[in-house]
Amino acid sequence: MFKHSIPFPQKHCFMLQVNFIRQNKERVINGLKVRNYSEEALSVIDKILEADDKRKITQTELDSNLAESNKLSKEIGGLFKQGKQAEATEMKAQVASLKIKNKALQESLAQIKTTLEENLLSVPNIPHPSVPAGNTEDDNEIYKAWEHDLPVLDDEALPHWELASKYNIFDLELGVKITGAGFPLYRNQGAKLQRALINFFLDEASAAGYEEIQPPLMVNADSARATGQLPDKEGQMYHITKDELYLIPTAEVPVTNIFRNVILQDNEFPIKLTGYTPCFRREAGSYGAHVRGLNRVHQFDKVEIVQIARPEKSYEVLETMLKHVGGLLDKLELPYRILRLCGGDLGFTSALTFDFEVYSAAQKRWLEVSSVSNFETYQSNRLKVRFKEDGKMHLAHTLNGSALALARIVAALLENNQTPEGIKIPKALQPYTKFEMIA
RNA sequence: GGAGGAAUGGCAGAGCUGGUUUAAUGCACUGGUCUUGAAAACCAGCGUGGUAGAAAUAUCACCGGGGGUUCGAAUCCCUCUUCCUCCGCCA
Repeated sequence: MFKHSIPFPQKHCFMLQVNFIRQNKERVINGLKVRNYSEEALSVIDKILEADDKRKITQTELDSNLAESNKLSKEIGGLFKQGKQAEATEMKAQVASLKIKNKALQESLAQIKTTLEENLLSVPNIPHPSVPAGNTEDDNEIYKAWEHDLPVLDDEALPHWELASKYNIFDLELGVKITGAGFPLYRNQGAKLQRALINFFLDEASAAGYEEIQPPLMVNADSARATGQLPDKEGQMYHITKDELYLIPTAEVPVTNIFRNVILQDNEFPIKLTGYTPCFRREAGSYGAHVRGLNRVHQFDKVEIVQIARPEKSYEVLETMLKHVGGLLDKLELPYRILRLCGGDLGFTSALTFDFEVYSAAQKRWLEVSSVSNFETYQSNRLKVRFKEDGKMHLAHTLNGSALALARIVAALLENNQTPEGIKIPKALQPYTKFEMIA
């Protein structure tokens, strides 16, 4: 199988980004400060610029040497044809000495590039100007609050994990037996509810013009790096070392990688894709009451929407994605709010992220069910998703969002809709579940 | 899993007895001439990235990936990956 790991990104892959850093140094540094970078950590920027300077100098010297030896080699060929053996032999010696120099130059160039790439991979995306400063989720800004009353349940109301056993709709103990903690097993009406939600979300995405994709559930390291999961989230993914593959933490990874190394034609925009996949996350270090039940699991189902857009359109696109996700929650009749993530909570690859949280009435908590982000050119620089305009190459913008993540939606639906007679299914979902009540 | 064959620019396809090839040629594409318009024909252009330069331009790297032989590699050698054919196994 795949024992190799092609060095990624490919040769010279980062140059655009270095140039960006060079031309926008202040902006980059300010951006990293929004992400709470210390002065010491900021030194990576200077390291990058220094390494790039060295790279240019070395490259120039190597190129001129190579030009020289190419020229001499051609002349040697000519001399051989004319039968001038002695002169040819003499020139060979010249080329040989150049070659020794070139070898050294090539080695140091390779080393410089490796350092440069490592440093570049460690730099996250620059936050959008609207991203608020802050360290934790408490500093996120409420972008759109829930404007109605929150549902209030009576005192006998049960959290979803107790509803699970009451109605026999999912079973965490069985998951533990079969696999381990965090792998729920859905059954009966619970399993049907899962299937109904997936189909509902996919149909809604199709109706909104997204092409449906069913991608692989494992990806290679190149793909994981291109969308930014590696090296940043190495420990969060399940890694199959024998075959050097990773279980996907989100459909974003395989779906966005469809466009790795693709040059788009103008008429291909906008690209809108959707896909349902299970998502696998190790969630190392998360234990305790707040991760009870379906609140945080290692395997959950999610329908993802992905768009690739022209740069000047990408924030418009982001808005339409927010509307799409909001529309889904409206149809499911769930109370929700939208947060604009602060610098400290913003994902490594994202420029701007909005989180959707639904209110889970029995737990009396907000649960994150969707994250909608614009990555601007951060992913496309790694992916090499480009388009040509006026004879020049430009990086496209990539965006994605959950529409939606199931486990927590299920938690909120079960809790909020519980009645003495059973759990009511929202109208929009009834054609999919083919039942109106879990009882 | 075993045996054989293959991998060249958007596509097709030459080169593969190592040296004016800066990768032929065709198709597609773009611009132009012609035409009332279109087609055809003709002319020209037509990969990605790096470096130097204000630019014109020059130069370097890339013929699946990596390494090697050589003054010189698409061409020879090693290795990995993928695809095709055949055998085996299999939902």
